[in-house]
Amino acid sequence: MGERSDWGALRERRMAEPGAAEAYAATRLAYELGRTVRALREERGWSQTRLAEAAEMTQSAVARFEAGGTVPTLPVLERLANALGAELVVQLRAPAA
Amino acid sequence: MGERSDWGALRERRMAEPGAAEAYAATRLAYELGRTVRALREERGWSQTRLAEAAEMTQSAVARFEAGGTVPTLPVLERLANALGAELVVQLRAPAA
DNA sequence: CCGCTTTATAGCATCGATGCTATGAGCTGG
DNA sequence: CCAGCTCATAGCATCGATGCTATAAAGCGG
Repeated sequence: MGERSDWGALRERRMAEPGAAEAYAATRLAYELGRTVRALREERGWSQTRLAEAAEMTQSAVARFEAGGTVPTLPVLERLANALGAELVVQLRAPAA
Repeated sequence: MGERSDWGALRERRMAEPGAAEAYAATRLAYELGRTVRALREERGWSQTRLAEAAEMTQSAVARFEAGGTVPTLPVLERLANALGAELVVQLRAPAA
């Protein structure tokens, strides 16, 4: 718990920096998308190699994506979504008036 | 109408090519996102210069984005969404069982 | 007509994702 | 024990988005 609050304090300091909040959000998004793709893949009982074939990329690219270490591009997300029979939703949602 | 069906036929042929469907979808998404950002900006009575300031980019980058000629990256979308007080939603939606 | 604002476009350097190949670790079944 | 599979990581070249500056066209108010 001590580490947790230390990290929280550090993160808040970093977030106060210009652009940090967006950078963090993009990294978190990458991580979540990676997890979602892995979950959908495993639901189908597919290996990374199998998904790579369907999405026209290599197994190592799938592994890298699922690890969430990089922020993916939209075309790659489209290919993965199509391969998994899912739909990629990207939208700017204005706040309710 | 004649041109329309010609274009439709050509598009279907192009779509049959591997990767074309995804590339088209990403390009269409870029175009729609550009339009959405312009609409949100104009709702606020903002100029491109004003939005650029809020999103920490230059006016020409905003113009280029709104034109939809390039597929934007997620960090840029995050910055624009935050600047406009909107929320960026990105998700892989699995088909209903 | 002029100054200002707004928008669009061009050109160029940079950077990070992507594509690829290779490789290693771990696990499993034979 | 070994082959095969799966997954993760590394390294490198390529490519396209991004950042930036500059510039031009259009419109508007004075």
